[in-house]
Amino acid sequence: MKTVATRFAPSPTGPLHIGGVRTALFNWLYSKNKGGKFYLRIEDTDKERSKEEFKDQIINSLKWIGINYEDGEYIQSKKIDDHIYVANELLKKGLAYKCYCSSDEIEEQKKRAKQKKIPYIYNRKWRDKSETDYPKEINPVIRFKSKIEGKSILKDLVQGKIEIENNTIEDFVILRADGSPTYNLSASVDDHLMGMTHIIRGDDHKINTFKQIQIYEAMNWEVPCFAHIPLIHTIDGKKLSKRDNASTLDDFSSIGIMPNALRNYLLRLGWSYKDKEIFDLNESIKYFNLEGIGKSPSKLDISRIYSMNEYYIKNINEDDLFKFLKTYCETSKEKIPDSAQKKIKNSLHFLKNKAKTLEDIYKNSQFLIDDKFQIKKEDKKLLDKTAINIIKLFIDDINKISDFNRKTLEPIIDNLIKSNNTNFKGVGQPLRICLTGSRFGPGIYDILCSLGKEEVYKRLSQIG
RNA sequence: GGUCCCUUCGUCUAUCGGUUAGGACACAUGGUUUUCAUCCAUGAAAGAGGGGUUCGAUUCCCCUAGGGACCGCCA
Repeated sequence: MKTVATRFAPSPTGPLHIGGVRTALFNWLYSKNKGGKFYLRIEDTDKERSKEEFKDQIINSLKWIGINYEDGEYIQSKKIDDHIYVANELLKKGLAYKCYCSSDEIEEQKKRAKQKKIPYIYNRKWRDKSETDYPKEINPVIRFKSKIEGKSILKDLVQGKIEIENNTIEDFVILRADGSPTYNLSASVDDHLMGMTHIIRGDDHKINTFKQIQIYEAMNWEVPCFAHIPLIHTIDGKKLSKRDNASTLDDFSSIGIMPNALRNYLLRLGWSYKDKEIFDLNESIKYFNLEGIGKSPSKLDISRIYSMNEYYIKNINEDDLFKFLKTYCETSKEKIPDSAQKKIKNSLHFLKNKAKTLEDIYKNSQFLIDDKFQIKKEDKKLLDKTAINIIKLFIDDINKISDFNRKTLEPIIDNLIKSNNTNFKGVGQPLRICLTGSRFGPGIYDILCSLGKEEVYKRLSQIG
């Protein structure tokens, strides 16, 4: 058995969206599961639309979510000579031919087909012409001689058998009038040269596969296995596209979604293994297979992304969580000051219980960093005379204790509740407001203990 | 319009001819609680429709309907 080799081959003509990332993930997981290799190929042969920034964005996205690839990026535009060479080989073998139709002529035919409501297919006008007929003044395109008769069968690893009449596949262009190769040529040549064994891609490529297989066969190359995965749809059931609002990984990371959570979500979108929902990295490699991929498109559901993220926040170890938080703050908020790092890390055990996202942790941890908060008007109203009095009594009480922890604080607060004839809220609410600037947030004891005696004293003394 | 593909709770899905059709998210209700949450319990919620095959179909086949993808000298 050959070593499994897969690739992800995006074109840098727009930002990579979450659907593309899932395709990359499936390829990566498949190769890892088989002990194989995974490559990244940048398909940048469209010079006009390819942008360096998109290439960088693709690379960074894969890096962020933890998909690594062999040997750096394979840049397709650097291999154009190989593609042209193959085109000429096909020409020599008589398996491709020069077509002298002008673009206008082709456009005209398409238009007419549309008017008559009949399917357009190139009429193979130059397929069997001899060289003596060639006009001198036009640069020809090279077309592949597609099979005209019979059927082709694709044994797709996800979709099963797909049958198609050969005459529905036209003589497609492999070399443009300017001599540059087109997608179907470049992709097959590269996949062959890179030794790809399995091509896993969106099912929008199904028809291309029938074209590409013909190129393989014409060149006597071994045909790889194909697996066409259903596309991800938007909530209104349309294919995720580079234009209109298709979410990128940046969109998710900037609201505090963690890469491992998104990876898990993406894995389970259109793939399943029994009833299992949570897959850590090793498990996802261990269990991933092509059989588990469903045949129907699936819709992106943001609430599941949140809940997956929440699960990871609550269940990964706090060292890792803190690393994610640190990175998140640096890239999307502001760097956590050195002086606050330890405090926040030590507070994660309660901060994480209130968080769905890293942003939630960030927000709820602000009181640890910043004591110059503004108390909201409606909160200030709650700080009436009795409340202020309770706070003063509390200050006196904590000055009497040397150890400052839950055990020593509980009796103090209990006493205050009794002596002021109030309930926990009557004491807790004013304290929380004065210490954090908000009615909402962590538990009172968590706030007190994480700030420490001195800071609590300092903040409370300013009130009144 | 042509070709190809798809169809189980709102969403992601389990089931590989026999199940009270299961789980997760979301939702609703109740409980715990120290605000906001968490957590726990409970509930509502699905086989597109019609034919076959079969002792028995969500599962296999056909038709219909609905949805999607592709139909570039883009990738």
